[in-house]
Amino acid sequence: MYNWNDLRYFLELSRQGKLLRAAARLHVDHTTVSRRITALEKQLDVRLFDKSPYGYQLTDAGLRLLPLAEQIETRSNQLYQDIAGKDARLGGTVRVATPEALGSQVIARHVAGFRSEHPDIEIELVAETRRMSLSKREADIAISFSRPESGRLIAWKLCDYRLRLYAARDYLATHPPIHGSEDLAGHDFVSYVDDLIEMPELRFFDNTIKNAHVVFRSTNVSAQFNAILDGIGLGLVHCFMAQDEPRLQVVLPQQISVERTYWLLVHEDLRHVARVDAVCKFLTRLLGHNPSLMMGD
Amino acid sequence: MYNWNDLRYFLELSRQGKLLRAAARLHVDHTTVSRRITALEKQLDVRLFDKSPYGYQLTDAGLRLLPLAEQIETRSNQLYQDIAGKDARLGGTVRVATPEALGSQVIARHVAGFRSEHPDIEIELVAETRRMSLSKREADIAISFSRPESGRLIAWKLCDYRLRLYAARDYLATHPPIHGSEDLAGHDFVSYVDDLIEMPELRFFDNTIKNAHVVFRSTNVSAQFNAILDGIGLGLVHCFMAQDEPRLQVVLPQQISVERTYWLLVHEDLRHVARVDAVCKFLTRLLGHNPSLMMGD
DNA sequence: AGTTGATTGTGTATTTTTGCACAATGGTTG
DNA sequence: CAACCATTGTGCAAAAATACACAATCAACT
Repeated sequence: MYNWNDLRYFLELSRQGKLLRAAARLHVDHTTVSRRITALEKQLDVRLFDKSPYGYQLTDAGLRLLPLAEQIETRSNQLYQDIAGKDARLGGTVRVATPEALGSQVIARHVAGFRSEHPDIEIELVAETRRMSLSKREADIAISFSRPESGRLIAWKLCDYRLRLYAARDYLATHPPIHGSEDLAGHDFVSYVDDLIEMPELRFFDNTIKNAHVVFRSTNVSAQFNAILDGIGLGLVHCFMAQDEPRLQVVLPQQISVERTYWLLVHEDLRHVARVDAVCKFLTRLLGHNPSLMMGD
Repeated sequence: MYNWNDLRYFLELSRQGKLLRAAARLHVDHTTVSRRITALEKQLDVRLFDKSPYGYQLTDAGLRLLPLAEQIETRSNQLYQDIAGKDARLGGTVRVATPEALGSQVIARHVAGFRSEHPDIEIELVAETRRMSLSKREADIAISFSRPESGRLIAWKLCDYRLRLYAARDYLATHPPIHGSEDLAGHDFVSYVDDLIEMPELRFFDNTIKNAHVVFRSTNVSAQFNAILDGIGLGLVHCFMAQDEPRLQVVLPQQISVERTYWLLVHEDLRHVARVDAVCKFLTRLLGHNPSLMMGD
């Protein structure tokens, strides 16, 4: 009979793809991971991984094993919480991965309120362009532009939000007036760095404003925002960032509007961990009850 | 974090109640079981067993842990079957526990037909008075007088069956005639050994025939049957044993009739093991499609 | 093409786990 | 009540699993 504990090495290696990464997360030596996997394969009498130069890749048998091992993991986590009364992730921290603008401009401004309610919970906010993986356990909670592909994730809609075209009042005062979309051709724009965008959802600029004359690009939303404030040109900006800034003015609100949706994603194993649940509720309340902030007035 | 494999020691010890028994089934030393349980308790930070002189008894925490660990075990067994293509119980044997009469007189006479269909499956028939425990894995399949109390068992009704009062023609010819229940008082009877009957379901003799004059008792149904055949007296006998025996004759068929039901019980983990499934189907077919045999003509 | 950095694999020392022999306990039976 | 049986617990040697140091490999970049 095989060793049940070896399934943990299997799960971690299937997620990390590399012996060293898996070993680091399991706090063991990489040779141990290698040997446990070998032992498991021998006991089950199947090859679970293809060892290519790119790392360990699940075989067909490994793919069949994965959901079964995950179910065992889910039960085990539940068991550990219920019996030992301990939460699976150590410490009192909850890692939340969000799109950069939302995290840095909205959530970061409300964590103080949350902390006063839950002084024992520490929030790690990962507000980056690169997508965090919940199934690889890089984050506990994620806010995403779309529902999850698959996996053992629970997801619900947080809110709709809107981007509009904004410019500094100074810029508008010193440039030709804009009465319709056709007037945009002669203006300067701020946008993303195309190459660096991992998420196709962010590429709406090109779809919204054709053949724009872009004079400044950045991966960083705050940098774009400050550049627009500085009067370098027009830019598509989240309403929740721009509408309370008196130095900015909306341009062509009737014609130009990008509406999107934020989704909250949480791993099903963590759904009922009190700490994670508290953060989920906080985020749902914060973003779900503020349509004027998210959609603009 | 605790060691998943320790759950196996926990499960086996909870079933066997004794370190030595659990160790024997796990093919390890009893000290290993003891140490693994201690380690598990330390990691989960709860006591799982009370160590009384009578053995290891589950605590409240242990009782809470049990169903969770069992779910993990179920998944693990499924995993082992699906991935390794191996059945949980080694070899090609299926152990069937049945009431003595049914096993020795009916099933034993039809195993040859089953074997010709499934030459690779070996049936171990445990036809004894003492009840086998499926949850302790003493048998793979059981036929019982009642639905299971609880546990991870799947059960369905196999058939109704009947017992009638029989006597040897020789006996009836040499003793006073029996025209009604009141005539039974002067006759001799064959019955069970009261003290040794574990199963209250078998105690129907006393309920059916009051104040019978019992002259021979045995725990063994065949012994009873042969004693009746030998003309020692009257006895309650399963119709499936007696009705094809020309030397026996039914007594008071209108007045005396005990009807009961056989249930098939199988552990849910084994339900979908091909080998076990084949035996379940065989038993269901054999006993379900023979009402004339089981109930008498 | 050479260098760097990350990865996997191999041999060996160390640590941990396990099995065995034996002691201790506690209930049962003649 | 003593002898017996089954059980649990303890110390120590054997076995197994693990970490460590180092070699080999391969992709990426200068």
